[in-house]
Amino acid sequence: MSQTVQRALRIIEFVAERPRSLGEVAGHLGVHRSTALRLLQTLQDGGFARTVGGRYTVGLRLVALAQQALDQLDLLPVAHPYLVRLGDRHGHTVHLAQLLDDEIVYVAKVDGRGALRMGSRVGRTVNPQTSAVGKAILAYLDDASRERFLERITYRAYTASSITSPEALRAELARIAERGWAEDDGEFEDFVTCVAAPVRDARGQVVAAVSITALRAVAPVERLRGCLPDLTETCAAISRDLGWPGADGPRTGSRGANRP
Amino acid sequence: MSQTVQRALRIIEFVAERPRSLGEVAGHLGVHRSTALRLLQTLQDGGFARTVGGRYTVGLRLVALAQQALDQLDLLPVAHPYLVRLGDRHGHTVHLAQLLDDEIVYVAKVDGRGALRMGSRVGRTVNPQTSAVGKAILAYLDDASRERFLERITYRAYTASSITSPEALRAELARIAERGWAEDDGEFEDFVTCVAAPVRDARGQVVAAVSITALRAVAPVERLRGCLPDLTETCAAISRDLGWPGADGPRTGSRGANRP
DNA sequence: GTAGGTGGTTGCAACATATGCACCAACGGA
DNA sequence: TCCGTTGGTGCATATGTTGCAACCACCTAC
Repeated sequence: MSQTVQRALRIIEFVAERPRSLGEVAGHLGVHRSTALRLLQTLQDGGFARTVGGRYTVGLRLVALAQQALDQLDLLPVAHPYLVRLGDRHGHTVHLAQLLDDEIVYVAKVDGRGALRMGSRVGRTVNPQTSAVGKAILAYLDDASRERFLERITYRAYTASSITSPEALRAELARIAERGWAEDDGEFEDFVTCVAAPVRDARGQVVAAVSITALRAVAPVERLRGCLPDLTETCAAISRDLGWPGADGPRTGSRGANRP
Repeated sequence: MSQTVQRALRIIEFVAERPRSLGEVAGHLGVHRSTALRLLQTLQDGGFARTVGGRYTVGLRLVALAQQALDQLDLLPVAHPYLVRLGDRHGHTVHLAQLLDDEIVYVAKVDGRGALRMGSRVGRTVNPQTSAVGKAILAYLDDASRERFLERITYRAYTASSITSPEALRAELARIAERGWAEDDGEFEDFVTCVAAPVRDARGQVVAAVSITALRAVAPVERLRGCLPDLTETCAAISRDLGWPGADGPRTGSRGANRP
């Protein structure tokens, strides 16, 4: 493990919060200003940091590399046109989350027509306790994988609607698997509602989920449920593009077929 | 300058191209496998690298930090709702490029309805010789700044439509400043057409540009010119949101007012 | 106009860390 | 079963990183 590289990465994290002075960076790392300066100079040289008005912030090369990394995900080019059209038809924010390694991560977001932008961010992990996409993926995991996720959940009562015990979440995941879609009815932020459906790969494994999200004031969850036929059909189409034979094809998934 | 940090950043660049084995990374850097491994372990620990099928690729923490960095640009939250609506009205890909430091960089992209995705990438620099957004910004720079850009241009003939001399580019920039909009009529890739207009800050300085891009087969440049009233009005609205008093307000820009 | 404080920066010697070596484990092909 | 390749680790040491002292620029107060 390299201490010097760790320091450099901590600098990137620190300046990503907001632009920082050299002294702030040195203080944050607990090193001499000259040490911080040399690390920052190296990050600048590589495009990972830049200065704006005498303060250090994240460099644009990092941004370009992030886009390059996202472009490498096989799912994204397949799914993206569907997301854009789905968002266009409904006017709400659309998310794609993917199961990567042992995490569920937002990998795409298509903003809705409203001026307000959702706080979700590409690259960030999903909250599997509350988010519709998280639950839509968990519902179809094999038992061992799902239990690993359930173990890591805090079951915090973010809002009055939050699911606050493993038993209750297991029951909800069983319902989701049965009906083929998930929802977040203000479980994390009580003014946000969301519905989601799973995306399958060629082997029928659920590897991602797509959601439609809105402010409750704009679209209560009952109204978002009206999008479900379109949403589940869109997810089926993405799945077919990934090689999935369809709900009546060879069964490899552990749970019931995807039907609204 | 830190050699160790430089190596770590080179690793990130290298694995962003495509997933790489430990041996490939060691070979690329010219170091022992154990050195490469420790650097990779540190990057993984920080979320900047991860392994997929025994190969190293970019980590998702980098992706999240990149989004965080983009979210910090003052312009983006202001402009983004306009871009989404503009794209929605015209159905074509919309880009926002911003003048940052001494570069013009794509900072947002809203995909059009077609299945094909443009090769442009958020975080990458703009080609100021050929791109409509690049020319839309250059046209309004002060003479010294503009000449610095012009000096760095290669004037390569990418297509038959490319501008291939500084004189010809200066003349085109003067026309752009006169009429208030720019276009790319297949100057970089002959099957892509584009129109762009500038965005001003509170002092009337041009700091960004918005473009509408399409495949020539879908929308020849004559058809895209039909979007110009809407595009220039959108850019004026973004500019007013940034504090610009408007074309009839106090004049601080070096060239004529923005009107189609 | 000058002094003092602050922040950015550099040269250099000390030393703490990064490094390569030797070795091990796992895997796949012959 | 054997051999080659690749991923990975412990450790001694070579070297690159580090903090110190000093410098410079800028800003503010007197």
